[in-house]
Amino acid sequence: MPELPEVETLRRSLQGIQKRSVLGVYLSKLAPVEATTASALRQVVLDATIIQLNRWGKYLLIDLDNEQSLVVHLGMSGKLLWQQDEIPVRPLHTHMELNFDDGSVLRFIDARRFGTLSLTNRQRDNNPFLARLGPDYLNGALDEKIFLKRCHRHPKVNLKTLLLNQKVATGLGNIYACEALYQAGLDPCRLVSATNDQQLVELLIASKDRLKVGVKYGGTSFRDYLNGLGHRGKMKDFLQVYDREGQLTLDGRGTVQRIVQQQRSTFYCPEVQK
DNA sequence: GCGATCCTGGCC
DNA sequence: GGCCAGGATCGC
Repeated sequence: MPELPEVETLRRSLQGIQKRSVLGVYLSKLAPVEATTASALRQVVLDATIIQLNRWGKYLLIDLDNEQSLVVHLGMSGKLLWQQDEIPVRPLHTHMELNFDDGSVLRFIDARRFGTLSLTNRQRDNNPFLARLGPDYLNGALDEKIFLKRCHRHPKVNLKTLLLNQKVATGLGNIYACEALYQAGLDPCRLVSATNDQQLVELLIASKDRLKVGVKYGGTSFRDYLNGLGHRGKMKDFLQVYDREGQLTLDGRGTVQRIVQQQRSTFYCPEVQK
């Protein structure tokens, strides 16, 4: 579910857990702990103090005062909710709960369990998920030259598939990939090899722009997404094509069609995207 | 590179 | 009952 803007909004909404110490850790029997064991994860997190929150692509990194970080990926349906007035009933599908020294609780809730919980060291070089990520779209590390070089490694894929490949660059998901392609005026089915460098740079610029606007509006809430304080994002009202099959684009330039690529819906406007 | 697969829930 | 969902991996 959550793409870069949603995870960045989540990160910002959880600033209040900084300096809090973890007095209790609950992990459900089905907690999606990966690349380590539940007991090892519990041992690292218990009694640690939160230093700060970081983000890489769609991964949230909760830095601890013991040189380790808890790495949270929300998958399709995951939520992190920081509850300062503790709700007595543990919600269904709560897979992790951190109890802080001020009585507040951070809960990881994920019905589908496509999300993951893992650990990384300070250098961020021993986590298999982070190891697979390309440069983040918004942290300043991705310039035109680097983007072009990485695109040209995949000449035979279409542009939508390219954008969803987190190894090329990380942060775009289904919504913002569709929106970036619309803004760049590029057909999602077009192959990288049939796209010139100027067009690819337009795609990079559009991708960064849409992600920034997504952050500005606190992410997109269709069904599940809530930030750490339980609030919805407002970006849905600014989407041009996503989830608008058969309707006009938001700016009225044409009609939106839905096709399927990689078993995912792609929304685009043939009149605008060539 | 492509298709199947992991899961649960909501909606038609 | 069937289809769909802000994701990503693993076979062939």
